[in-house]
Amino acid sequence: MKTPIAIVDDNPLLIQSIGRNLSLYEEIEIVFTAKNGIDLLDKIKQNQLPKVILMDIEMPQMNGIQAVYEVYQRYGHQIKIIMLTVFDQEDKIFHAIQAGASGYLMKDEKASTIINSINEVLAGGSPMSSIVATKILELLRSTQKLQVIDNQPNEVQPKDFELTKRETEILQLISRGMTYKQIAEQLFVSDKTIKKHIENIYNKLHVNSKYEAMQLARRYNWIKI
Amino acid sequence: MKTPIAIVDDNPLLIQSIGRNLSLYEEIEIVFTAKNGIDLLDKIKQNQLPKVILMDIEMPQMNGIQAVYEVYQRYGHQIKIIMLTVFDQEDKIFHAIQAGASGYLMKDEKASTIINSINEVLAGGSPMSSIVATKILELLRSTQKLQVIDNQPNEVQPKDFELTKRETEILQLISRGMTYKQIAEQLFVSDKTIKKHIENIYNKLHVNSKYEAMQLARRYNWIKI
DNA sequence: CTAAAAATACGCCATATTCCGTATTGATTA
DNA sequence: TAATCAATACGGAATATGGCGTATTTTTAG
Repeated sequence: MKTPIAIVDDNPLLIQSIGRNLSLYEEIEIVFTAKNGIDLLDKIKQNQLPKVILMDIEMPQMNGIQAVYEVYQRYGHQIKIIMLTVFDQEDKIFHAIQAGASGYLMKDEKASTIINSINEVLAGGSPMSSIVATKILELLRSTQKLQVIDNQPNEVQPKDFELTKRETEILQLISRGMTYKQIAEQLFVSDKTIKKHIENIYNKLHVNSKYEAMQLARRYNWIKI
Repeated sequence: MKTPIAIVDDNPLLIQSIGRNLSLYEEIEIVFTAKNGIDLLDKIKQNQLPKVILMDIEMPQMNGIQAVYEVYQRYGHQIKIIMLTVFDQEDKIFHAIQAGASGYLMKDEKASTIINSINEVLAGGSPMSSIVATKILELLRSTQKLQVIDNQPNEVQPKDFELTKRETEILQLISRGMTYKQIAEQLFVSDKTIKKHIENIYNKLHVNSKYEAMQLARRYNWIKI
């Protein structure tokens, strides 16, 4: 049985072009096309319910994202939506996903890719173009940036890096921005000794400057400042 | 030229198995394997720099996510990381991405898929298994973009110290632990110029080292780290 | 008690940083 | 238009830092 799909785009030429390419594939059937969100909601009622909608994001009247939201609210999991767009703007992607889109492809994608994606959303997957996937990861990465390490409370300890007590102590002082001399004075030893300790610290942490050591220590919450 | 890659997994059998499958492909070369995060950091220094690391997520000592974080902080875009795991737990995925992973595959993926994914990350893409992609979209859907509550205007601003735009910019980079050279490269100017700017910064802030400048900037919340 | 690990200390050398100059160019503004 | 500021760039000199060695003493652990 053919999978019923619909195409929504305000550009009739693009609909034609996509439709022509997809019509070569046996497993799908384009049950209708619509030129914007309002039109889409109308036609869903009048026609056979599509299982997948390919939707443009830039449309007059009711734009793609609003349309996704409406369809998602009304038909939930009965209809999967794949966004088809020429842009890969982060906020658009984000909003489309929040509105309920299941996939996000570029318009210049090959017809075979689109067909695969249709099958994928039907199987519960979330097909997306390479660029989009990368954008999404960036988005996720920028969300609550510093929580990562905090959520795994101090799993990594100085001794996991084989740091000794003295070395850990000196790392603290490094992190306060103290010079060799200052640390030496504070600990009542020679600055040559401090230098050697710091050398050993660098080797164990695999860094090669005070700054890097400092940053690593901060990352793992070994220091408070 | 073959693409150098590394495999990290605490299970030698799995490393062997993956290695054997991948060795059939001409375009890649496994330059080393490691059994945990610490081991990985060691071997990165000792061997040829891999362009892609296939990393297990469940490891003793330093787990996969922490290892990703370290590699990402140190080597940034020089090394891409693909997580390889048997689990598809949301939090693991989330943390791995936040830590800087570029791809996320199931361990039972076909060797050809892994090879494709390696090529994809090298091209700037973000390959992920179907299940993972869906999980990520769910995650993003449940994440309401948090507003920056930190809007309370800082009492003391850089311009209160008469810092110019450029100087403020350079102060940011100082605070990341960058050297004169690195800052110069980033801003496309001579390191002598940076040297002079920093001198002026010191005079205006009344400090006399990067550390002090850094600490002052942190005190006034001019930087986030 | 004895071997191993940790802490101490020195030297050499290359590079980075800091503090002092000077100087040119473009933009702003009084 | 003239004066000032911002950004650019260079050089010298003193000090700090980082990477390599070696070596002694003290502490810890088996």
